[in-house]
Order: sequence, then structure tokens, then C-alpha cells
Amino acid sequence: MLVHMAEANGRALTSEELSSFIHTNPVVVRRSVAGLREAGIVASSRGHGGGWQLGRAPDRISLAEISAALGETLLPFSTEPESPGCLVEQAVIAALEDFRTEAERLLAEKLGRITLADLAADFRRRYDEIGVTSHAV
Amino acid sequence: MLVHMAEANGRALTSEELSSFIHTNPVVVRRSVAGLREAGIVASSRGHGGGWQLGRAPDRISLAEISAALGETLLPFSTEPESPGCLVEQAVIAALEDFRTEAERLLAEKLGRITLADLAADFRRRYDEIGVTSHAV
DNA sequence: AGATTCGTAACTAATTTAGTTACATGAAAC
DNA sequence: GTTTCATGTAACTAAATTAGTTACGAATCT
Repeated sequence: MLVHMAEANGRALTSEELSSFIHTNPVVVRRSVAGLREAGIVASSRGHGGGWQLGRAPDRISLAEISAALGETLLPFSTEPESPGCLVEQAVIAALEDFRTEAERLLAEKLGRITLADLAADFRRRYDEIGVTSHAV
Repeated sequence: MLVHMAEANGRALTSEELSSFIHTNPVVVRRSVAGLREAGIVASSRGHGGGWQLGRAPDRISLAEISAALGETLLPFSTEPESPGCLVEQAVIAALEDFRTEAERLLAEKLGRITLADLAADFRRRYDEIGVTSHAV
């Protein structure tokens, strides 16, 4: 959805339009994207001509920021104790906590290097390529 | 559960015992741990004196192997297309696929350095510490 | 004023996961 | 060889999560 916004040239896209892109429901779009508003990644406006657009230039929006704004973890396990007092759990969590800290830093660093502008550029490349191919055929 | 097996000194632990450690059900234990058998991480035996034990020395079982044997992914997102033909999705997946490949290699490498023996040693350290504390009080 | 669009609550349906019961299979003890 | 103990596995239930839907109020533009 954000790539579509990046390609929209400043025009606001409605939840309706965005939802049709990914074959889902406008309300689902609003729910998902709303989390990106506080971080300034998107801006929404109501009424005529309203909808969603990027909050800043796509080359200043990294995947790390998007991931963080959505409240997603970069690693698929939690290090919260389930049985406080269990020494085995404490040992496991301690080991994973160290791992997690460094791994998350690494992942965030890598995701921080990929921006929406990169994705949009890649999309455009593919788009042009298809265009050429179609024309050649 | 594996740490418990590592601490069991070769004795087989029953699903019943293991389940009580983590406050769950014996069947849940069997279901979970069964996936580790093919990888040789655990071995199960039936009948009298049967149960579960480590399939090899704990210093030769890494967290990376355990994770792999359980069929878990190290990263919490999939790169499988949902809308084949969507160029935006293809661009996003391509970017994430690159990221994923390197990130998974890194994570596996890090997890590969942590063995069950490390966890067991840390557990034992905590255990002894508690013992001393209790005695001191 | 009327049309449009987000914001949000409330409800339903589908999926996943944990937990449970039940019973067959295999292995040791006697 | 029978009894006892333990895994292996199917089948069912319950809880939690998620996606989807409907409905309607609030904001904004023409």
C-alpha cells in the first residue's frame, strides 16, 4: 500500500482504492495503516479528495521505521517469563535476551537501509520491463 | 524441557514429568518434542523406564539445530506471494528476500554458537547461587 | 446542503493453538 | 504370558487471534 502511495504522485488514495489493490476491505486498510500515522509515515485526510498519502518523501521512509511503527517484532519469539521463579526458564531467557538484543540491532540496521523509494524504484523497473516485453510481443 | 533432559544424567524423563515442569499436558509435550527425534536431538523409548532423553551430548546440540528441527522460521514474516502478478508485491518480496537470506544466515550463525550445554551450565550456576543465598539466610 | 471519506465500535467467521480424552502399540518387569 | 508403564496418534473441545463486515458518527470539500 505504501508503494502505491509513493507512486500516486501526491494524490491521496482512499481506503477503498488501497483495499482493492490488495483484495481486502477498506476498514482493514484503515485499521492497519492508522498505526503509521503517529510516526509521520502516512497522513490521512477526510472528506472530498481525502484519503491517504505518504507523510514524507519515500527516500526518508525505511522499512525499519515501518516495522517499528506497526509495533512488529523483528524476531518471532518472546523473552517474557511464563513461570517466574523457574531457573531453567531464566537461563534460557538470559541466553535468548543477549541473542535478541544483538540480532534486533542487526536486523533493524539492515532494514533501515531499505527505503520505500528503493521499493518504488524496483516496482517501476519491473513495470517498465513488462511494458517493453508486451510491446515487443 | 531439553535443559531438564540435559540435567537428568542419562535417565529418561517421561512426558508426564516433562509436562509438569512447564505446567502443561503430556500429550502436548509428546507432540512438541516428537519433531526433534528425526534430527537426533532427542530419543524416545517406550514401556517401563522409558521416556525422553537427549540424542547426543548437550554440547553438540545448538539452538540453531533445535530451531530448525522444530521447523520454525527465524524471521516473523513470509515471502510467499499472495497476489501472483502484482508487481508491487514482487518488488517488496524481492527486497525482503535478499534481506531474509542474509538475516537468516546471520541469525542461524549466532544461534549455532549457543548450545544446550551453555544453557545447562547457566542453569546450574543460578541453581548453585540460589542454594548459597538460601543457606546464607 | 449534500457528497465523500476517515474513525471506530460491534459483530461474525475462519484459523490457529493448547488442552483433553481415548486407545492402540511397544517394552520392561514379574 | 500377563501386567504395568510409556509413547504414538487420532479426535474432539476451548480459547485466542485475525480478517472481514456492517453501521454510523465526525470531518471536509464542493
